[in-house]
Amino acid sequence: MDIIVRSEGRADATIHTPDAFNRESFTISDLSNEFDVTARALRFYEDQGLISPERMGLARIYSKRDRARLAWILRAKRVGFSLAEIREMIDLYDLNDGRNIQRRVTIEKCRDRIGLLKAQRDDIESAITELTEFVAMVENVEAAEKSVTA
Amino acid sequence: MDIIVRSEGRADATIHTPDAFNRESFTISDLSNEFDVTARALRFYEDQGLISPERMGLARIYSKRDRARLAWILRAKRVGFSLAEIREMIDLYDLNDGRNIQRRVTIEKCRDRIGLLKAQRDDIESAITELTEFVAMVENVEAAEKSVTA
DNA sequence: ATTGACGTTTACGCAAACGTAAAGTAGTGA
DNA sequence: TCACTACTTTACGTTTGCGTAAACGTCAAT
Repeated sequence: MDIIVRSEGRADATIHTPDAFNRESFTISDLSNEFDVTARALRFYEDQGLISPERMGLARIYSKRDRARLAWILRAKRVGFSLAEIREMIDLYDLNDGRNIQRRVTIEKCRDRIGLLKAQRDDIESAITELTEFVAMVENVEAAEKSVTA
Repeated sequence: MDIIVRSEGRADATIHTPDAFNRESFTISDLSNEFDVTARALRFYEDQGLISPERMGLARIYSKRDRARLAWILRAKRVGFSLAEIREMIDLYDLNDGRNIQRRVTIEKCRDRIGLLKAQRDDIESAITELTEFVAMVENVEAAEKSVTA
C-alpha cells in the first residue's frame, strides 16, 4: 500500500524527524512537491546563493523563511528575472535589512526594474489582445465556413 | 512623406540599390539598426525558420512583411516566448493563412498561451506593487534617519 | 589597384539553468 | 540483516540564443 498520498496523508518518514512537530521546517522534497520544482533546482539555487537552508547532518532543512524566500524566487523567475538578478535583489533586501549600504543605488535599481516590468506588462497586454483577436478571427472563419456548408 | 526617418546621415550605398526606390525592402543592417538587434541574431532567426527574406545573390532582402514579422517576433521574445515557441505560433498563423488545418488545435494552443500570459501579467503586477512598496519603505527609513540626524 | 563598408558562410565558444547518471550515506520497516 | 526509500555529492551533458573570429565576395570611391 502506497502509504504516501502526500500532504493530507503524509505522516511518514520525514515527518517524525525529532524536531519537526510543528511545521516550522520542510525537507527538500516537501518544497519541490509543493512548488513543483525539482530537488535539483533547489540545490542549484543553493549553489547560486539564493537560499541557505540549515543542515541536519547532510540533509537540508528548510525553515518557513526559506520557504517564503523560495516562493519569492519562483515568482521572480516567472516574471522573467534571471537567477543572477534574483540574487542581486535578495542581496539588496538583505543589505537593507541590516541596513547600512547605499540606499540610493538600491532605489535606482528597483526603479529601473519597475520600468522594465511595466514595459513588459504592456507587451504582454498587447500580446493577449492580439492573440484574443486572432482566436476570434479563426472562429469567425470557421462559423462562416459552416454556414456555407450548411 | 518622411520616407526614411532614421536615416540621419545614411542616404548611401544600400539606398541606391536598383530596385529599392520605394521602401519596400530592407537590408539586414537596416533592420538590425531599427530594431536594435545584431545581424547575427537575424541570421540566427532565419536558421531557426522564423523569417526567410529573399536573396539578391547572397545578400538578404527583407520585405515589409518580413519587417512586420520581425517586429512581431521581437515582441513575442520580450513577452517571454522561446524562439521555438515563436516558430510554432508563426506556423499556426501561416497554416491558418492558407487555411486547411485543424483550427481546433490552433485555438486550443492560443487559449493556453493566453492563460499563461494572463498569469504572467498578474505576476508582474504583483512584482511591480511589491517593488514599489519596497522602494517607498526604503525611502521612509531614509527620511526617518535624516530627521534623526537633523 | 587598393581600401573601406557592408555583406556572406562556417564553425567553435559560452553562459544560464538545470538534467542525468553514478555512487555513497542514513534511517525505517519486515 | 536485507531491502527500500529519501537524501546527499560530484561531475559531465544538454538546450537555448546568440557572440566572435576567420576568411572570403562585392561594390563604390579614391
